[in-house]
Amino acid sequence: MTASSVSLRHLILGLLTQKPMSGYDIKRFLKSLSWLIGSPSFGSLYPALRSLLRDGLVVESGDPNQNKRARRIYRITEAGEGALRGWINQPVAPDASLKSFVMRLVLARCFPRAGLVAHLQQRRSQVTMHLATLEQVNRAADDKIEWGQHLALGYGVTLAAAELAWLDSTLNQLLQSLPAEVGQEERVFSES
Amino acid sequence: MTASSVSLRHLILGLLTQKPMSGYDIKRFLKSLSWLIGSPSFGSLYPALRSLLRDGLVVESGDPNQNKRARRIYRITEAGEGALRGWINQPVAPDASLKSFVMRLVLARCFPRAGLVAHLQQRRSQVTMHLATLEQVNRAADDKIEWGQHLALGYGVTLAAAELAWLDSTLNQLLQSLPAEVGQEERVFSES
DNA sequence: TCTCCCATGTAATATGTTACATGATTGT
DNA sequence: ACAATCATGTAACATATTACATGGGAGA
Repeated sequence: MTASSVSLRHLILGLLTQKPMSGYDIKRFLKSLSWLIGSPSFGSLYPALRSLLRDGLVVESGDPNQNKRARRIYRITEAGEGALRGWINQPVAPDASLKSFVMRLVLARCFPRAGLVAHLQQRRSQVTMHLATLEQVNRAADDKIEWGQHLALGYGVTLAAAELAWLDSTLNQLLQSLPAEVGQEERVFSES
Repeated sequence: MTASSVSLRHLILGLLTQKPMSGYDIKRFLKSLSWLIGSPSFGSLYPALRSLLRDGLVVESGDPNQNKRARRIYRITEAGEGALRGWINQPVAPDASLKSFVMRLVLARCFPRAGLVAHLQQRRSQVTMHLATLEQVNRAADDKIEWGQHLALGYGVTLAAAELAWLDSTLNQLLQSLPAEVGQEERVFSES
């Protein structure tokens, strides 16, 4: 329904930077986050893996199998890491949805530490704005708006507040560990 | 990416139960919720309205205009209300995403009061389960899992906790007003 | 053996985005 | 006059879901 902005392909690449996985593994992990972002169907997952393979962004790794129907383990290639890095460096839309934020979060390890901080800070300012909008819409109409709407808006306000709290706490932690190691642990994913 | 389970068409129908609106109006309202559920592009919104019109679920209302490019105000028809009612009564998937929950929330006024309570209670039990899953995944791997994952999972846990709190509070309010008026205010959308 | 879960895949179909085009209205 | 915003629409393209099909391995 909305511009994911992060495609399934990118998400897969990000997950594969952790360890080689099969399509089924990926599906299983994503299912644990389905509450937040939903999980793709096999009908989109497997074709996505195939296209990554075709483009050389992943390779089929080892798995000395003989059977036709066996686990296919995929591993990200250097080209894949490059593509991922390129995607990470491009800016996020100002009205990015919670879903696309979570997707980027999953790929957090691919960010240079400082980039992650910037990303969270940007998110913080966006959520602040959205929160203001929600409260304004909620007030502006007041009686005129149905209570169904009030419910949804109140729900949004609650979640936004919780997210802000989480962002602040996480940013604090991150900023504590950052200054000490600038120029040393700086890049997690820059070269190598 | 995931089975919305609630289509744009249903969402539109729900919004139109509040008051007749134009496509642009709908877009504007949805934009205020874009943080949670994203907002559809015009390229999907207008065709959806056309298809609803074609199926007789909405009609173009009044608006004595002469221009070709002018506001088109849509109003839901009885057939549309029927379709919406039919959709509301069908069960939600056990792994429904936050997005699809919010969508149903927006349509809350279309639910009979008791149905809404049931819906929220069901959601409560689902979120409880998801929360357990998240915490379990988070612990199960612990070291093995990258901190990027930890971030996403921690974020999920935070939001889930906030949602649970909201659900409890909302359910309390709803249950206070319900018992008194059972069989009287019972249906908001059942007949008439 | 039978069933359940693992595991992959494809084709038909639905739905969505992107990029474009048109034109009215309002404020400066 | 001009820019910005309101307002609708379409065609090409990308992506997703659904429903199906295949087959291996584990345990009752």
